[in-house]
Parts: sequence; C-alpha cells; structure tokens
Amino acid sequence: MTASALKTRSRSRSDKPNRPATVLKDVARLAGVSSATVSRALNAPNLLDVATLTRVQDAVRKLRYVPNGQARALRSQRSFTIGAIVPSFDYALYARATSSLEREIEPRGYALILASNHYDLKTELRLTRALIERGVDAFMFVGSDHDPELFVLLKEFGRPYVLTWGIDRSGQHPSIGFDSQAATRTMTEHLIRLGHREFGLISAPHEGNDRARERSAGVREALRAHGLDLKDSHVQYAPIALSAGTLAMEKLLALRDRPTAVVATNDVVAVGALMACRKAGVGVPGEISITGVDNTDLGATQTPALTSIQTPIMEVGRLAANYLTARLEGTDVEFQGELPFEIVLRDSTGPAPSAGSA
Amino acid sequence: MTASALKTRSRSRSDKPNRPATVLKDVARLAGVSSATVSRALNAPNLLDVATLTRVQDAVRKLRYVPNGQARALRSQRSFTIGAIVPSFDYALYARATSSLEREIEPRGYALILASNHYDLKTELRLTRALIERGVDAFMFVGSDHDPELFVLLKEFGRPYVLTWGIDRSGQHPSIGFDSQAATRTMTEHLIRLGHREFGLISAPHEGNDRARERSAGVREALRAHGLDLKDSHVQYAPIALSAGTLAMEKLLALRDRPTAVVATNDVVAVGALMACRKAGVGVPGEISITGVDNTDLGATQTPALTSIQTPIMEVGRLAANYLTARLEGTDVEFQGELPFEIVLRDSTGPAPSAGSA
DNA sequence: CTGTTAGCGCCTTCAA
DNA sequence: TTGAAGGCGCTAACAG
Repeated sequence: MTASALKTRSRSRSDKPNRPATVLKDVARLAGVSSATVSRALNAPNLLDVATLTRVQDAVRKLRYVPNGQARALRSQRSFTIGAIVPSFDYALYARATSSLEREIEPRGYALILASNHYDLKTELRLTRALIERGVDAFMFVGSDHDPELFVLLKEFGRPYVLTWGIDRSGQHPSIGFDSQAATRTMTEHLIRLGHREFGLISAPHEGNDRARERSAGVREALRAHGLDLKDSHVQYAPIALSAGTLAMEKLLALRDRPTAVVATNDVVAVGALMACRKAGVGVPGEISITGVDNTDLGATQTPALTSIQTPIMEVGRLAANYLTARLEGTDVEFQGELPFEIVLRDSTGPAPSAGSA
Repeated sequence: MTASALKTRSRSRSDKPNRPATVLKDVARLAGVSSATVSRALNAPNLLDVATLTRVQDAVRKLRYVPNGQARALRSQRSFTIGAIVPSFDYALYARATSSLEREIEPRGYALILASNHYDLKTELRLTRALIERGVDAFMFVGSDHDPELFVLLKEFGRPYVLTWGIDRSGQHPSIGFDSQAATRTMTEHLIRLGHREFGLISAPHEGNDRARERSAGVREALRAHGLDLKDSHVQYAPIALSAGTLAMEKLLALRDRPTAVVATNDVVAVGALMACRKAGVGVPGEISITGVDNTDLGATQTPALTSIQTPIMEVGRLAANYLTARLEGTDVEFQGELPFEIVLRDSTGPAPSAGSA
C-alpha cells in the first residue's frame, strides 16, 4: 500500500463509533460496588471511604474506562463545553483571543467548541442553535452586532454568554472589551497634532461589524472636534485582506485632494495600504502617514514599521473564560468590562508634508 | 448600572442550563402523533406522509423545539462533531487549515471542536480522551508524531481519524499532506545553484514536531548530495516566534564562518531572522539569503519580500474534512494523500556573495 | 406509513 | 458511607 493512495478498509456497515468497550456498570462489577458508588468516585470522591475509592480507581484504570459524556450530560444537564463564535479564523486576532480562552478553560475541565460566522449574523444564529443542540453550556461572541433572536434563544435555554471586543453600552449584556471608538479617536488626534488636515479612512465593511463602525466613528469624532471634514470619497471599505487594503489605498492615491494621513481600522488593510504606497513610489511617512489597529506582527515588521493600537485581546479571552466558568459554577461574578488600549507609535506616521497642496 | 462594572444577577442556585422548554414528546402531543413519528420527521422525513410531516413541522416551529443532541447521541452513537487537535492557534497556518476544515463540515451538519496541544504529545492524548468522552465522532491531528497510546484509544473507541500536514510513510495511518523534506531540499538545492556553500539552518524545536524534523532533514539531504557540510554551530532551534527567530539569527551572524544562506523551517522565524539582519545592517540578499516555509502574508510583505514555499494547507483541511465525513457516512473513500508544494522566489534570496571568505 | 416498547449510560434522589 | 430504583430525551426494532 503506497502512502499516496491509501484505500480505506471499509467496515461492515458504516463507521459508527464503537459503543464503549466498558461502561460504568463494568467498573462497578469489577470493584464489587454499585454503579452509584462508581459515579461518586468520579464526581464526588470525598464522599467515599478511601478503601472503596481506591478499589474503584483501580478498576477504572484496569478497564481503561472512559465515561460517556453524552449520558452524563443528558442526566446532569452539563456538557462541560464552552462555545466561541468568531467572525473568522483567518484574522490572527480572533485566533489569539480564542487561544487565550481555551488555555483558560481547558484546565478547568471545559472543552472549546469553535465556529466561525463569516461576518454573517444569520449564520451565527444558526450555529448557536446547532451548538445549543449539542449541549454547549455557555457562549462567547464577538462584538455587539447580533440577531435579536440570538438573545431570545440564549435566554430560553438558560445559557450564559459574554460579548467580547467591545463594551455593550446598553448595559443589557455582559461584555468584555475595549473602546474601539476612543482608540481610533486618539490615533486621529495624534495625527491632527502632527499637522495632518486631509484624512483618508480605510474601514472593514460596517455590516454586522460594530468594531469597524466604532472605529470609523472615532476617526470622524476627532476630525469633527477639530473642524475637519472627512469626504465620502476619502472613505474606502475593504474586507480584511491585504489585497483589499491595497486596492482601497490605490483609490485614495488617485484622488486630486489626496490625504496625507490614512487611518485603517485594522493592521491587515493598513499593511495592504502600505504596499500600495510602495508600489506607487509614495513615501511613508514622508508623503502619507498610515496607521492600523491591533498591533500585529504583520504591521510591526513592515518597512516602515506600522504605527498601530495595541488591543488587549489575550486579556479579553482570559476574562471571558473566567466570567463564563464562574457563571457555570454559580459563583457571583463582578467584572470590569472595559480594558485599556495603547497607541504604539512606529515609523509609518510623521508630520504632515509642509507644502499644503490644495 | 455602568457598562464597566456589570454585576451578574445571580440565580437561585447555579447557572445550570435550563432543561429544554419543550421536548420531543411535547411536539408529538401538539401534532397528535407518536414521538417516533416526530423523530422520523426530523431524521428521515421522506418516510412520512406529507400531511403528517407538515403537521409535525408546524408543531416544531410553534414550540420552537430544539432537539437534545445529548439524548440523540446517547441513543444513536453519533454526535455530529468532529475534533481537530492542532499544535497551536497562534500560528496562522493551523488556523487556516482549521478554517478550511470547518467550512467544509459545517454545511454537512457537523460541528468543529477544537483544541490545542501546545506541541505536547501527552497533552494531546489527554485532550483526545476528553473529546472522546464528549462523543466526538472523528479526529484530525497534525503531523505524525503522536503518543502510541493515542492510536490504541482511537481504535478502541472506533473513531476515524486522519493525520495531516505530512504523509505517513509507514502506511499505518490515513494521512493527507505534503512532503516537507522535499520542500526544503528543493529550496536548498536552489540556493546551492545560486552559489551558496556556507549554510545556516533555523528550525522549530524537533521534539514532537515531525514537520520541523523533516524540513531540517531536507536541508541536510541537499547539502550532503552536493558534498557540503552543515556544522552544528550553524543550526539554531527557535520556537515559532519573531523574537526567537531574531535571536537565532543573531547567533548565526556572530559566527566566524558566517553562512551566506539561511534556511528557516517556517516564515515566522525567517522574518525574525530578517529583522536581525536589518538591525545588524547585514544586506539581504546581498550578504545573506534567507528563506522560509508556508508563504504567509507576513513573509510576502517584508522588505525584501521573503522567498518561501507555498504549502497546500487549505486543501489539506478540505480533504481531511471529506475523508472524515465519508468515513462517518460509511462511504468507501480512496484519497490521494500527497499534495504538491511550490517554491515562491522573492527578493530575500540571491547569488552568493562573490568573494568567498574562508 | 405509524405506533409501541425498550433502553442508550449515567446521575440523583431516597432509603438504609 | 453505600445501594436500589428511576428517568434524563431520544431513536431503533418490531409490529401493525
């Protein structure tokens, strides 16, 4: 049998999992106790006589017993599974937050079940229903844009959840995140102080993406406060991909009143924009300053290195895990929903070019 | 209530999920049929009279019925969940393969349960046991380095699985991937043709990472075939992180017989190496050529752009999904395990510097 | 095409 | 500290 064309030895019928080789009752028989005692040995060992406990544990080991979680969950209404629904696996930040969540819950006996909604709220609803069906105990979602039905569903099934990335200003939902609007507002103010007056904005599409909306709003807020204008022609929407960022920047470069500062709502499109400038021979930051959000390795390693905003994403994952497990344990949790961000100044930003072309 | 300090309204006892508001029996009652009929309406609708089916579906909708997957899985021995255990979420490539897997299984009714083994085989074994406990139907693993006990467990519980990234040369396990050794061998040969004679290697740690081992072996193989040597001092091990790549390169730069070509086993450490050269003012590719593996955005956007190897990772995820679902459906699957890779030449490689310093 | 019956494997009373 | 008994919600086998 060659490695490159491995044919499956098909089984009699189909590949249904084997029914467990040994079940709790077998362990009970070997240990000479009742099945209730084995159950206690597994779930509340301190209730048992030490000698009994040892005997049961020996039997468990000898039989290589693995409990059936389905049966357990059916009976106890707990699956020890936490669901995370993120917009996409491909953007490194979601992966990192998820990783941080998983790292936190795994030692507490919870497994992570992960799904991606591809920035679509109906998909998210459908996925959540599928996960509730599978007995997922609690949920992490990203952002505050969700189908209203989602919350009805979660409430109906009594599943704790937490919204991450942003802060839910309505106070209706537990949330952990940072102030995206303040982040880009701060960044824009910095650029204004550097003398920039003509701005461009490259944003992820707003639909179903409150982070992008808030980040755009932050730019507009800062500009308005300084009596500056953001023309429609200077706003480009680009999905989170290098090529889209490049394309968006090319459009901005083609404008007669070309911006001297371009704020992007994430590092990926910002780097795409950087590449457009490289290709076009436009100096960064000499002619145009560019900024991102999320402070990724991608941005930090560019030439020039990208000015960005460090977002507290690992901490978001960690706190989300804490919150959800606490809720599941019945602990009374109080938590700080808002985390700080930090502007990271690098080489892609500088003073506005002195000669103002109008 | 402020958004930043949201206190949980704690429930009477703990936050156990609600028991389902409506169960199958309720639907049966409303529709005026037996519970078996409802079950058929859900799982084999074509067996039913259309009128009956419609009545049941109406009842399902009216009661907002969501089936209990635990009970279903307990009875049918199928959870419609596929597990993927990857070394880490943080390396973009694993995220991308996982994403591709999920995209493929989700429309077929399977959910993805994801865990990270942090490059530790014992952890992987433990996680797998936890997932089998949760009724996961089938598994995707990365690479061919695994605890032998893992396969005993999978066999005992009759769970289909597939190893990805590499090809299992032993022919004992279904696998889908590409030839890592050939990849770096080809790359090294290219560098040799460019006149390089003094090589450096920056590899991920070999322990529990067959991909890194094979990639290192590929470099050695090519060198040996051309009568070239790879000194121990010229081999550096670095975890997949920029800073580790930088550190490794700094050590190589400090050597008296400094390499003129450095092959890294992944793009991240290659970019770290690039940064070390930038800092040290060493010209790339003028003084040193550097290559990566995986052809990531990170590498492609550097200055100079990183020469790398395009690995067929999305396809691996897709084929893994196909294989596993086919096995679970009982279909006889035959598949090509080996996929092609492709060398992507960019600006970080060039001819060896003409003056050979010895 | 539909209903009846039994039981998946476990946990949780209740009683001893 | 331990055992006996019942049932979580669903589906599969067998009738009809």
